[in-house]
Amino acid sequence: VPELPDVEGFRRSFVEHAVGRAVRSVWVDPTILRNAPEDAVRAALIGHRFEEPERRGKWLICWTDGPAILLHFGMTGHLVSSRDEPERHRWDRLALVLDDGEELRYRNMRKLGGLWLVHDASEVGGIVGRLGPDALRVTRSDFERRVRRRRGGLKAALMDQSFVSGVGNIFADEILWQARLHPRRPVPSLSDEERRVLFARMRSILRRASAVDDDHAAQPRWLARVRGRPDTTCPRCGTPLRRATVAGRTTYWCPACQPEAEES
DNA sequence: TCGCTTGTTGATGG
DNA sequence: GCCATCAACAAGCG
Repeated sequence: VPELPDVEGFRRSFVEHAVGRAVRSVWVDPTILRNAPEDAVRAALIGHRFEEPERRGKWLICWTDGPAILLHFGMTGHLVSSRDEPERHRWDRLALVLDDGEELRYRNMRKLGGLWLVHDASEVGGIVGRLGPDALRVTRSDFERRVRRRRGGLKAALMDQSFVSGVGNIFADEILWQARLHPRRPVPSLSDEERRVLFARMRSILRRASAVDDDHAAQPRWLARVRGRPDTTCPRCGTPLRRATVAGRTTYWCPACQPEAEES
């Protein structure tokens, strides 16, 4: 699930269920703790009240009036409230019992990602690493400046969190398909117009997919709706989609809409 | 049993 | 040095 729009949804869920609430108790699977032992996490959180959380790319930073926890959702993580699901699940890795009697849980089937504890804002950078500007907040001028400086393939650039943060495999394919750009296009080969379209598509796709209750896998004219199906075809022109590994990930594109290089 | 999977990092090789 | 690929992490599914 988790790319930028999904984590944005988790942020909203955290606001709804946890902000303003104090932590009464903590249950945690120690195997998802990445920088502090179980006792330290429990001791740091209990009694503290959650404040407005912050999303940076695919990271969720959950501030309290004391320390913060940083959540990364890997490929299979999400948040679950006890209001929606009274019982804990075997894949729940963290349960925050709040002072309203409800629980907010971090669920992650595979344990990629995890939980980090920080005591103040100065520690965050050392954990999230060198993140580029958030893909939903980056300005057109900053984005285009970065694209002009970038080498290598287009899809690799979009998925590089230090280039822009928040785009993963599914949305990289969606952005490139809607922008009609081949995933292997060398970034330096893009024209001014192509850079402009790339930015516009990235922003509109992420904004739409971040809207409340959006199911991007159900958007009628999106690649996301048809990717993964056998013998799948382009939603725009009906051409059979290509599938190959690009930048290390399974990639879908339309050979008609996204030619390898510009006609010259 | 093998291959595959929406993420990230570090090693490797051209 | 740059860039692309691959293994590893982990767990489930077909």
